Amino acid sequence: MNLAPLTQRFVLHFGEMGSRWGINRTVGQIYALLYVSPRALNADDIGEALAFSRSNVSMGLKELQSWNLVRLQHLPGDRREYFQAPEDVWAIFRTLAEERRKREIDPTLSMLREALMEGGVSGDDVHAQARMRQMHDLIELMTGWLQDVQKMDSETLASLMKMGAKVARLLEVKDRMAITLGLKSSASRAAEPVNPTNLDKN
Amino acid sequence: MNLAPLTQRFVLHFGEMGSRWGINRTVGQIYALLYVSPRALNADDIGEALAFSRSNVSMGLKELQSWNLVRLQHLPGDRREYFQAPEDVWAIFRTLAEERRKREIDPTLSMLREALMEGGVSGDDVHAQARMRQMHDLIELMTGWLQDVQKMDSETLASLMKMGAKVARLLEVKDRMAITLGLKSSASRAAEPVNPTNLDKN
DNA sequence: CTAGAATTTCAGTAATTTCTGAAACTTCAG
DNA sequence: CTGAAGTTTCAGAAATTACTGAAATTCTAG
Repeated sequence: MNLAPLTQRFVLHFGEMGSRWGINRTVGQIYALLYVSPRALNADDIGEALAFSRSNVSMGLKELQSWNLVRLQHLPGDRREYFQAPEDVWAIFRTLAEERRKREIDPTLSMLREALMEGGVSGDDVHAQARMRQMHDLIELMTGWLQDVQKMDSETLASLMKMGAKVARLLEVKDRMAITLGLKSSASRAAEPVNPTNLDKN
Repeated sequence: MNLAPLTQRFVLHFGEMGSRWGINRTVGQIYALLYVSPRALNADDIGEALAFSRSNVSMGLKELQSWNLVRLQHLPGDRREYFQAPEDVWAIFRTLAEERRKREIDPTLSMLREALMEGGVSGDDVHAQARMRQMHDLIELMTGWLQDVQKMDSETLASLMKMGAKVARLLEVKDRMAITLGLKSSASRAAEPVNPTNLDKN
């Protein structure tokens, strides 16, 4: 491995973290390398840079493709395939969130849905089913929200995140307006009266 | 393993999913069992219910304790320790998010911070460092937001999630008010004028 | 204190996952 | 077509992780 110092640290770190993220060292290092690389790389470039066997690189790239985390490119006059990570970090995180949901949450949601359909439940399963409903409802709420949020453009999302807990105050304002205008209230309780001119404090 | 049918399906599913969630089968099954159990269980109960060795149960419980995912209980006149999952699913997810952040994100954030401090960078590292800054800024924004949001009570959080993408409209309203009142605008652009009386449509 | 119940540790084994080199397959220029 | 470059597959080796039973340790009622 003969990489620029910062790049090397970054690549090794991603290799180490891989196990905590549910990917293996190879895949982690390959992605880290592609992410910081100023140009698309082919499988041999990657294998040489990281000292992996050619077949290991192939499997790693296949894995990354199944995650939709790499773009495939062809250079004119070169038959080899070139890989690169998307430019936009937000796009990368969106993809990551989407794929993790598919792999780590959706199967559980299906299982829970089936379990909740089950009738004629008895004994300890009565309580168990109630617990499953709690989990099901929470997961459904979260994944629904996630899908909504993923449709928003990065700018808007960034604004919302910068607001952090302050969005809760907007929610209260919304309730006040709805009440003032005689509209139906949202599910939230307007905890304390809010001075609209104060929204930007903190 | 002699469990009620629904419970058994739930437990086995959590065992299978464990690998995708970065925990092992044992830990997944133990937690599933505790989650649906109507009462606290001791290590022998668990070992018997899931057909695991006593020591395996001990290790699994230790792991769960390190995640703050189980509560310890003592029954009067019984020296054994009894374990249970928290009642509140929201609390469980909060803990989960917190712990995953600590394990899966914070180390990377530190590494990135250090890499960005590095001066006199040259060659391919110039681009690499710029890429690391992009990643760092996004992660910092997300973790900051997450910590903010984790402080909110479950009710408020649920309301916000139910609104989904509609919070973006509140953001626009906020901008309009800020403009109307001559206050400084938020980072968001007010995309299109919004009729406040329309907030509850959809 | 002490006896024995409860729990944890740990070394060895089992199971799983990762990685490699060789062979098979695919693609395309000539 | 042909053959060589490029890529993938796959069986087995290497490395890692999970699990067990036995021994050690901790805890507490008496």
